[in-house]
Amino acid sequence: MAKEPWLGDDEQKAWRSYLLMWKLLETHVARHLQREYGLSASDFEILVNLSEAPTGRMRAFELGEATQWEKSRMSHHLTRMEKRGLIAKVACDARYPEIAITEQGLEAIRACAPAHAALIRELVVDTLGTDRLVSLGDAGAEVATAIEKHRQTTCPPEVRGEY
Amino acid sequence: MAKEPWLGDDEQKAWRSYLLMWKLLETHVARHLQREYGLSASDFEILVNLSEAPTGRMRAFELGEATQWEKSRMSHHLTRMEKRGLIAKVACDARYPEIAITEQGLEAIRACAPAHAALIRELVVDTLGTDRLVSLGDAGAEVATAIEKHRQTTCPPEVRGEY
DNA sequence: AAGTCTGGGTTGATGTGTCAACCAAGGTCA
DNA sequence: TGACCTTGGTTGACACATCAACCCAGACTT
Repeated sequence: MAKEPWLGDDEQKAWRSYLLMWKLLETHVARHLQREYGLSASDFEILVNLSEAPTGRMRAFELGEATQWEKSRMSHHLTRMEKRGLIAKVACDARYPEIAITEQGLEAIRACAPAHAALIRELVVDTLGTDRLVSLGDAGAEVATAIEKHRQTTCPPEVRGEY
Repeated sequence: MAKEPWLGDDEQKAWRSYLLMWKLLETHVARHLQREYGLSASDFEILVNLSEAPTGRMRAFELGEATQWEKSRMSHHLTRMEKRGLIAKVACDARYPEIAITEQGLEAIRACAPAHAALIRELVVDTLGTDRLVSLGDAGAEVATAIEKHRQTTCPPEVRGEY
């Protein structure tokens, strides 16, 4: 089967090696979190944001900005998390509910955060060293900008979901 | 709400910027593929592998090695793809079926591959430049090794799924 | 030849993500 | 006041992923 020269050989190789690494990392970390602490990566993301909020509360909307999830995903996931007692929806604004982390939710992140950070540290930070990690972060920012630009030029109508 | 010093400040910032970028990239590319060509990222991955195989056929098992999916995910997804006519399961070995790409499947990747590659090129390759992309690939390989090692030391019993 | 391993593959239940359609409180303007 | 936008949020249907249990052809044992 013919293989088109989509990218240069080195580029292609680098890109694929990178893709593979990321997939490994994602599933490895997610499994760790799930097996040891019963939290999905999504749960973790929400809990981190809430626990870092000064009041421990945020509007679903703010969470959406922070995580870049679409609103329906957010809604579904928050419903599930509420059912599990990790968060609560409190009606204060007489309009839109605020999302509050519960005692149980707090315990959950407190329990897993150190191990999670240690894992990232071991697998990524220590492997790359701070310097390379920082340039990785810079590269990330540049690519993110490129994506943002591309999104605006190629999706002119507001079809872009609201991420 | 207290914030533990999980990672150094620069490290944390770099890591998060990186995470954000990746999320943007993943969803942006997936949406592009889906909207314009009706293929999910998973479909694409399978089709790429099959189309690059000399015979256009692979065992599900080989696909599993290439993609690092678990076998059940593979099975489910192949069933769905077969239903859509992108691939076919052919029983040749009188034991385990081979997965063959169909004419329709071939057309599908041929149709989307150039645009997909161009998108990656624009967003990543051109943004970073070949040099940085290559070092990204190297970094990826190192991290992948670290993950592999970690998996073996921390999951001694064969609970590791078979990825 | 019967008994049991082993490992590739399937299945079903359940959790998660996406799309599109809908709902409702507030704002805008007649 | 009433017809209309927005806009944050929900819902339902469906695609996808994960886990655990199962199936079964061949290899290994005796």
